[in-house]
Amino acid sequence: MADGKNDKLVLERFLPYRLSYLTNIISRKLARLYSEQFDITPHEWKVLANLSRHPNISAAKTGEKTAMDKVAVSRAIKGLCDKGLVHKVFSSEDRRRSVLNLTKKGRDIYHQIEPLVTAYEDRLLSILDKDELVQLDHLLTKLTDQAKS
Amino acid sequence: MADGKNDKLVLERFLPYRLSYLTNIISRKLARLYSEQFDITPHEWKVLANLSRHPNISAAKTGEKTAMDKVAVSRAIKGLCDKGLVHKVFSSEDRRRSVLNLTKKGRDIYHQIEPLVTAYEDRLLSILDKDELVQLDHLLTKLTDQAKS
DNA sequence: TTATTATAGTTACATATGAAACTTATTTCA
DNA sequence: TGAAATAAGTTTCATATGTAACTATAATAA
Repeated sequence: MADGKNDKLVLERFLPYRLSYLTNIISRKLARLYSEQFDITPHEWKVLANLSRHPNISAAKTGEKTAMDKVAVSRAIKGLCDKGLVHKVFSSEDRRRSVLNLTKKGRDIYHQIEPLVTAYEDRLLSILDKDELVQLDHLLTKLTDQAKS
Repeated sequence: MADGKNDKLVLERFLPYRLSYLTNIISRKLARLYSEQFDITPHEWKVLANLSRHPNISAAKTGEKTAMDKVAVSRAIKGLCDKGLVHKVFSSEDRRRSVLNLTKKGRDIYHQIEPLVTAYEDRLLSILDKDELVQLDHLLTKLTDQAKS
């Protein structure tokens, strides 16, 4: 190959790095919205939010819904239970399976954090017009499908 | 708010989570292209690729170019030096500053991995048409700017 | 039955990561 | 000059994460 430049990766244009750069910034800022103030980790917040929408589910189902692996879910639930935000019992029909629910305190904290988090998303998306929002949704769907295959 | 559903986060539609889900899949698959075969970590690969394009630079400059923090850069360089892929000296003008370069072995390995990695990106992007590629670039740029602000 | 396999969840271990402290070298400026 | 401040890199420490092993329960099937 005569021109070496053509076979060199340009990191600034490489999709995986552009994506992970963007994702890292967003994840960090998002976590800041609740981590210090409420002493909640990102995994814990994800599980908390999911339990608000889907009460009475098991740890395994929580993992499916949140795309987290079971160890991360287990740890998040332990943290949330220790802080008194989640109540865990084991199902009487199948004593392996947990049944999870927010406590009053968990719901309270969820309702304090949720507006901060959705406001952050709104602010991010506020620079896009309607067409761009549609394009973004479409591109993320397509790329995710392709990445999974 | 009368209807509780409206104030609940829907994780599957939440941009930060969609982005991090996509990014995680891609990062894992990307790393698999070189981690086992060549015993190189993602950070090491990033530094290696950057040094191929920008020889003779310092660790600090490497950090700027790759958006990695200096600890990660330091560790990646140590790993690459230990494996004989990178050569490090300290500048004679400023003896704090390192001067980094790929070794012959480093260049060889770079040239083996680079086509695997760009082929992976090509495959990801192959489902998008020209318009969509332009949209993707545009959206990533806009969102990254907004996320940084 | 009861032996085998599968599932839910936890724990242990090894590695990765980030923040802060540290070391050495350079620059600034009183 | 020579403190004080700054910069480059490294190390330390505490925490996060993922894989694999483990425990307990349930389902399957011989």
